[in-house]
Parts: sequence; structure tokens; C-alpha cells
Amino acid sequence: MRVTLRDVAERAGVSAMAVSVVLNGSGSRKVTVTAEKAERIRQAARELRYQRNNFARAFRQGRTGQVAVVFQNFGRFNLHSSYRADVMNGVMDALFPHDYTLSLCPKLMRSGDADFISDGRFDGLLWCRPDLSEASASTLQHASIPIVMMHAPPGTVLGVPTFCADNDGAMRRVVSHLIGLGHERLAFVIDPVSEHSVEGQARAEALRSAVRRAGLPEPDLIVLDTDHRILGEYAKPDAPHTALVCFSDELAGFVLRSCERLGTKVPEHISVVGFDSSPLCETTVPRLTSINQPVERMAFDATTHLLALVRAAEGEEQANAVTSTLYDCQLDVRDSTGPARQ
Amino acid sequence: MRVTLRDVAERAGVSAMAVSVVLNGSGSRKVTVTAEKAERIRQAARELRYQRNNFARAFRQGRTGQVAVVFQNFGRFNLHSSYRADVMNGVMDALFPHDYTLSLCPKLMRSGDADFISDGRFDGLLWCRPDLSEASASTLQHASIPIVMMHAPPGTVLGVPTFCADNDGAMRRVVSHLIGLGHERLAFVIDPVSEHSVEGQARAEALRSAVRRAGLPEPDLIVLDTDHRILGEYAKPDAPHTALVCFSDELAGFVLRSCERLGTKVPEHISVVGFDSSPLCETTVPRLTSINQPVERMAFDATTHLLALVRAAEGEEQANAVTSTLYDCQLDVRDSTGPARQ
DNA sequence: TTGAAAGCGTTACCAC
DNA sequence: GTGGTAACGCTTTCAA
Repeated sequence: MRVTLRDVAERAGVSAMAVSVVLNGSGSRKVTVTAEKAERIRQAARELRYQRNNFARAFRQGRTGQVAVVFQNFGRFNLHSSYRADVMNGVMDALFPHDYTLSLCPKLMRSGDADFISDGRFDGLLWCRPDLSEASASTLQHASIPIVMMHAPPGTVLGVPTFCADNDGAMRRVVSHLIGLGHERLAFVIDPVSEHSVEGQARAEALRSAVRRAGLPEPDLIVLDTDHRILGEYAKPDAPHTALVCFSDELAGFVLRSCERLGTKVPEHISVVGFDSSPLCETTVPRLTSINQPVERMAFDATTHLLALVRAAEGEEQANAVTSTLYDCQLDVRDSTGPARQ
Repeated sequence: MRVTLRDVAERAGVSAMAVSVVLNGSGSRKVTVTAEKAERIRQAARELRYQRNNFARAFRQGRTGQVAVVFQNFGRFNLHSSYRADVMNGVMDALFPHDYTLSLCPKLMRSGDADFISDGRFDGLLWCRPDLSEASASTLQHASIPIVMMHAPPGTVLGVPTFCADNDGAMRRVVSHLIGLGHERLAFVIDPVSEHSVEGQARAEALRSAVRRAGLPEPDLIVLDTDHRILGEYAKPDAPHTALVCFSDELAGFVLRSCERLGTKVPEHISVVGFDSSPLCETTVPRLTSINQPVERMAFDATTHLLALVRAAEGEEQANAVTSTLYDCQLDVRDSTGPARQ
């Protein structure tokens, strides 16, 4: 059925090795073939419409040329959150010039199937899910291929480099901005899923510590229920806090809608801050002040580092000693933050 | 180094086959293993931290579980054109529930490397590039794996199913809309790259035939140069045409800007129509009237059909006789079309 | 310069 | 029930 190397060899009257060398110009420069024979081989290959089987080749060489990206869910690309697109853009920019193939593997995304990580199909893995359980942390640690993480504080998994937003710096920026506007009673708003993620905890803690350092009263933690329904009292015009710092833009968008429904004016009654500075921020009413994470650059850097680790694992070059990188985040001030009500 | 099936077999004191059957529950139902022995095997596997090599498995079985999507360029996901995101969403929705892995392979995207199609790494291929040369058409035709195309008129490549916008219907809608507004002198605007693509020619011809059928004078073809600079005379307030139908929203956006620069009012002087009805249409001034292609559905259907072909090729089921599907396109009327100037 | 042969890790087909 | 053995298609020794 399929035309193999051997078919070509047979037709050209040479050995399989000769064909391999001529058509696939393999590594061992030891081997050479006469020009005449080489031409005969190419001729035969053309006649037979030979197509090399890269899968077999990869198998033999123990190198697949594929890198997998793992997201938290199967999710979609959408316009209101450019996060996924940003990650993909960064990853592609890092991968494609080096001819690595990018794989999105559903088995890897289902938690529980984490044992597919080292299943031999990928040379490396970019782990982009903030929800890290003990189990998957252990799996990551014991994986037999290089792994790089995004959105996890440094040291989350021993030996796994992480490329992550500087949550502390970001929250200091937020607090400083809010203090400048006279705010004193802040709260952190999060959903019940993110609440237990490493990233969620890191951001909550970052805000807490920034507030503490500024000498303000401890910020409250507002956890929305799954239906996002618990916000009521916190979104009223006379709510206990004057500023709500949200885990994500999406959440902040929900907060804005709740305020509107309750007749609460933003930012006159309450200031709202998002996280990610996604395109959504420009379309909300009022436009949303938000922390700007350089997601694409983070993804690019993470992937580039991953490739270096892959090559190191293949013995081609020295492993880089970098273990983790923190990224400075700007605060994009828009219209949802203003002077605190008295 | 790596723990293999054989290591487990040795430790458990059984044959490799027994391990394969127990741990990977493979096909041949003929083979059975006693419960006691099975437990010993599982025990050994656990002790050795055995991880099955899915790559080797795929190689042996001649089935990779991977499907590749080929775009016209390495391009990025961006907000103004949701095209790529739409395709990806459709593809993922079709693939992931069936546990197929989605691959983006840069080698496949570089034209000239089309011989990587049948390189054994993919069970099937979704070809999403409208720029189809003779050479790649031939490659597609001779590929040894199932292929499905998008954006190519039916019959473009013999034996390759295509999922494509109904350009004729779409253009009839446009013409009917424009005639209703009193337009008589139309032109089709295209860039020099798309001009030679099958999709570009199909749309141009579709407009031509719709115009002809309506009894209007033959529409002109305006080909922009690479710098998009040739538009001048066609964008003046007294341009020879009263309506410009553009190959894409992006192009239409450029036309709008040219008009503004030349003091031409849209739609008072000239009406402009785009293609794709992307988010960009809502942000232009004036908002852009555009043809709405159901890209995500097309991608979903194309991928679903591809999977059927893949399974058929693996002998699992009968091949579906569908060869091509055309998709009805709506015209999203916004503010860039209006009554023709007299 | 060349060819034969031994794998890569798995599964399938035989005999026993 | 079970274990050898031969593939899958390629690369890479090693001898000639």
C-alpha cells in the first residue's frame, strides 16, 4: 500500500540505508553515496511517489518535534477575553520559526488523564492552567519531558520553571492608585473556582499584603457563588467597601452589571478594577480600569525557554539556569475608578 | 532510561504481550490473562512507574489520533478578524469530544512543503487556505490521508470534499440590496494576492453573474496594488461606481479610510460592502455592511466530515457519500450602504 | 563507498 | 491461557 524506503531501495537496486541517506540526508556524515547512484535513487523515489514517513522517523529518533499546550479547559477563542488568543500567538511565534508543531490535546486537558503528559508524543509541554492540584503537581514533577508553566507563582512545582505575572507589584499599583483617589475600604472579588487556584490565592494574598503595607484595614474577600448571585449587598450604593478589585475582567464585568441593576453608580459610589485589561474593558459601561498582564510576551518567553530545555534534554546544548520569570504589570486606568465616596 | 513494556514484563515474570493486554487492553479479544497474573502485572507497573509510550503505540497501529489544520499563513489570532478564531472553535468542538488532537504544523503551512501532508503524523487534514496552486492541488489529490477543504468551490480538487460559502447566493443578496437602493454601477475590489486565489475568482465571478442576471452593466474589477494605493480615482466623491463590493472586511476597511481621506462620504457618495461580517464591521465609521459567512459552523461540519472519512479509511465504517456543502450567507446590513447618488 | 542487521516500543499473529 | 516472533518504517551502527 504505502511506498516505503525499501520499495525505493529495491527499485533503485540499492540498500535501504543508501536511500535514507540520499533522500533524508540523515545525521551520520560518515556515509556518502556516488552521484550516479544518488540520482538513480531520486529517480526511483519520484517514479514511486515516495513520501517519507515522518512519524516513523520521529519514533526512531526519539524526537517528535511537537509541543503541547495545556489550557484549563477546552474553552473557546472569544472576543471579550483575548487571553487564549494571546497565549496562542506567543506560543506560535516561538514555535513556528523552529518548525515545531503545536498540539492541543484534549486528553491532556481532562484532569485525571495527566499521565498522558509523558506519553511520548510531545517533546515538551507548556502548562497554562492556574488550577493546580496536588496530584497534577506531582505528575508534572515526575514527567519525563521538559515542562514550563504559566500563571503559577515561582516554586509551585519543584524544578518546573514558571512564567508568571508579578501579582504583588500589580496589586501595589492598584492600591496606590486607589489610595490616591481616597479609598480605604477595599475588597477582593473572586469566583469559587478560581478561589482555590494558586493564581487566585496569589492575587488575593498580593492585594492583602499591598493593603497592609499601605496601612489600610485588611481587605475583605468576596467569593461569588456559582451563579454569581451573592454580590448584592456589596454592590449597593452604600456598600461596605468603596473599591472592588476583581480576579478577572469577566468577573468585573459582572460586578458592573450588578451595580447598574442596583442603581449603584460606578465610579461615583464604587470603584471597580479588573484583571487582564482585555478588549472587554473598552466595551463596558463605564470602561473598565484593569491590570494589564503581558500575556503574549509571557507565552513567547515561556515557549522559548521550553524549546531550550527540549534541546538540552536532547543533549544538544547546555540547559539554561533560569528557573522562573516574573512580569511587571501595568495598571490601565479607564473610567471605572474614581474618587472614593465619603 | 525509559521504562518499557518489557521491563514490566520482566519484573512480573510474564511476556510482553500479557502486559500489553492487561495495561493497554488492546484489540485482540482472543487473549486473556488470569486475574492473579494481571494483578502482578499492574503491581510491577506501579512499582516501576511505567508510562505507556503512546507514540510507539500509534506507530504500530498506524493511527496517530491527530488532525492537522492548515491555514494560509502562520498568522495570528486577532480581534478585528475573528476568522481564525471561528475556525479553531469549530474544529475544536468537532475534534475534542472524540479525543483527537489538533495540530498546527508550520511545515505544512509553508507552501512548497506540501509533501509533509502524508508524512504519517496525521490521520486527516483540514485545508483552510483559499490560495490553491496547481501544485498543491495535485498534492492534495494524491495525499494518502483523508482531506477536507474549506473556502474552495466544489470540485476544485477531485475527490476532496469542500465546505464553502455560497458565493453566488451571497452576491445575489448583495446585488439585490444595492439595486433596492438604486445602484447601477458596481465594482468588485480585491487585493493582488487574493485575486489569484480560487476563492477570489469565485467571488468576483459570483458578483459578475449576479449583476448580469439583474440586467445591470458588467461590474468592474478593481485590483489594489500591494500598497493599496491604486484606489484613488475609485474613492473620489464622483467615482465611476456608486457601490464597491470588497473581497474582505479588511479591504473594505481600507476603502473606507481612503474615502475619508479624499472627502468622500459613505454611503452618501459611495456604498461599501465587506465580506465576513467580522467584529471590525462594528468599529468602522460608518459601520460596515458585510456578508456573513457561518465560519464556525463550516469548520465544525468540515471537521466532523473529516473524522468520518478518517474512520472510514480505518475500515471502521462506511464512507459518507457527501462530497461538498455550500453555506448560505446572510447580508448584515449596517451603515455603509445607502441610496445611490444620482 | 556500500550493505546487512539491529534496533526504537508497541501490537498482532502464530504456535504451543 | 500463554509466550515467542515478526512486524510498523526508519536510522544507525558495524563489517565488508
